[in-house]
Amino acid sequence: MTDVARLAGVSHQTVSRVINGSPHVRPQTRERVLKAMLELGYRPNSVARALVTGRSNTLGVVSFDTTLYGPASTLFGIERAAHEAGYFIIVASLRALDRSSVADAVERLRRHGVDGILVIAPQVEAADALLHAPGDAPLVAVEAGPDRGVPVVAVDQIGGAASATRHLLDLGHGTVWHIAGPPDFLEARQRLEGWRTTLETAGAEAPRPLTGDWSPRAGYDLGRRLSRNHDVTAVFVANDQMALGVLRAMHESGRRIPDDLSIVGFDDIPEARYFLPPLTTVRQDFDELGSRSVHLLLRIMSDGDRLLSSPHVEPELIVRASTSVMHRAR
Amino acid sequence: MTDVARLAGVSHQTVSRVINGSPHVRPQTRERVLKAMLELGYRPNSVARALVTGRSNTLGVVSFDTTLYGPASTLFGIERAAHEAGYFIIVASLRALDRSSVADAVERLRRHGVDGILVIAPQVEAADALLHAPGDAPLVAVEAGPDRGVPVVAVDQIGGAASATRHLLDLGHGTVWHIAGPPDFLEARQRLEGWRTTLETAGAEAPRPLTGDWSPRAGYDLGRRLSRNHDVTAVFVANDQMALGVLRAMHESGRRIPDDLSIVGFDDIPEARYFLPPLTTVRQDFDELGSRSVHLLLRIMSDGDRLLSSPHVEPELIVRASTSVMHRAR
DNA sequence: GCGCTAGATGTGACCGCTAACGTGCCGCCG
DNA sequence: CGGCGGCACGTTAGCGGTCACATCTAGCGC
Repeated sequence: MTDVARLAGVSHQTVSRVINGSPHVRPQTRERVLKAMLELGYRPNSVARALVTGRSNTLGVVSFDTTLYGPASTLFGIERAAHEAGYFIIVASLRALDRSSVADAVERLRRHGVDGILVIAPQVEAADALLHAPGDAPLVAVEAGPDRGVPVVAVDQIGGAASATRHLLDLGHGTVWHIAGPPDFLEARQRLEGWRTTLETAGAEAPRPLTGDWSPRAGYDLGRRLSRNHDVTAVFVANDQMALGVLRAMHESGRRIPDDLSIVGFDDIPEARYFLPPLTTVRQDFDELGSRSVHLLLRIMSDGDRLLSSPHVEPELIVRASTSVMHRAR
Repeated sequence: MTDVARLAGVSHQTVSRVINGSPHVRPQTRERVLKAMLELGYRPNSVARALVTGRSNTLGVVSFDTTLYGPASTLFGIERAAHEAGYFIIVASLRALDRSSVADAVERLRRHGVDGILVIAPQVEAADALLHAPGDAPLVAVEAGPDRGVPVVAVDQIGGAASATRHLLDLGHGTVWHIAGPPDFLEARQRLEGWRTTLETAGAEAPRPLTGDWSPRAGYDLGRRLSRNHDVTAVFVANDQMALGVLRAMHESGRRIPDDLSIVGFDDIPEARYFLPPLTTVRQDFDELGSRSVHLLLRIMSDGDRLLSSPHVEPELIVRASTSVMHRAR
């Protein structure tokens, strides 16, 4: 910067003004400075700037180390929104899920000088850990979080599960079975809850839910179990990958979908539409989720208000060919 | 830091020494400093440290804005490896693909003070852009890159495509059809090349390849076209998502897999194993890819050697139920 | 012609840390 | 017993910017 100033015959401060677009620089001076910068191949050093301003234009994202479709897509959505707002994203992923590793990741990001932090914390424990995180950085929980104390941006899982369940009931099925996700995932719990209360409201009996780990493999194993029970005519599966496993299990058992059995998934992964048969599922708009979280965080950063929150992102039921009216002759 | 020094009754430099684990501090002094740090809730400011040392412990990743399985998984692999090496990852994703936007992303990362840069650049154009990128930061191309001038870590696409094709030939198919990825993807080109040369070597005639855009939808559309041609008994599809579309198209046309038609995909996405039928495919080890790129980058950073390279990561053919010996009575 | 004001530019200080060197002390050796 | 080297610690000077303020110039009204 000093070199540029010297070459342009001005002070370093004027160079700084040019960089920051200050209006108090004569066009002619600005030109000279710009030319000098170009000539010397000068690049402003944002580390130095961050040191003095205290702002780094960087947002930290704590993410559970996973390639699950949801968190991965959310991360991309966040990146996109942050980019548009002129922010960089710096990622700290978690190996373990205990309280201290979440706190540790938050701490590392803070030290690194991020202006705000987004935590993709689908697990209950991770969400709780946020309450004990080092306190003085703006922070938003994405996808799930503790009930209060931390602003949360999330998809309405209960509503999504309810619409899936209701869809199946509306098709004439007496009741709906459920393959849930792992109970340490808040989303899994909420989908379970949405399913259960919908059944109860409709006066239908809720069968005992089965529990998987989100993987197609789990869906397959549990699907085989369900396939032996010919009372089962409708299944709401907590995510598309497990639903794929169920599809496969049913196919192997000779149970036709949707003729013998209707299935609904959750997520609407890109493949879902091409499953055999195409899967009815609940779409989550992860892009919107990421975008809202970033904007909420930015608002908190500028307002200083720690307790803002954002309305739920509404999921959408996508009806395809894996569900149909119940017409087994029984 | 000054406060800590004062409270501990030492100079700020001694505090610095404690932080950096210098051996030239008496245990007793160290204790006092540590206690003072704790008491004041002191956190070292890594921005200030980065400013003076010129190293930020941060690696930049330029990534094409996509949720394609490959790039996304690679990103996670990179994050994991970087984390283990004590580095943070900062992501700059690309919207457009022209030369200048790649250069721009690299530039932005440099300004931000990253110590080195990884570019996930599967597209030919992006790869070429690297040659014109601002030159003085250690940089590694991941997944694909220009032939030379930039160190590259990649999977052996040609070898993978060859083993897929050979597998089909070995099963007795006279020739193998190919659904390729978009030609601006280097991987797509290489898989095409591996397929073609394998056929040529075997003396089989190469049918005209079809071209899709990686999506299940494209696979479906092209699959329908192929389904009308009853000469087709074996298809090598350039990725699993398109293969899924093909599977579906064949199913609709009543062509049984693998009895009438064998299909091989590429990637081994988690779902592939649960397709109907389970998909024979070529697995890429993205974790290994990410890890190797990070280590290569770190080596370049410490050695100063710009032209190191890394051997190909070898893909692995996973044989499942979508391929079988040709046994059409024709 | 003079004083005043606003705009353009320059001058330190400082952000929080580390590198390089300086200083006092002790123990060891010849 | 003097000198020398190593250890523990302190002092000073930046890293590359921005902020707050001082200074200088030109334009304006009277």
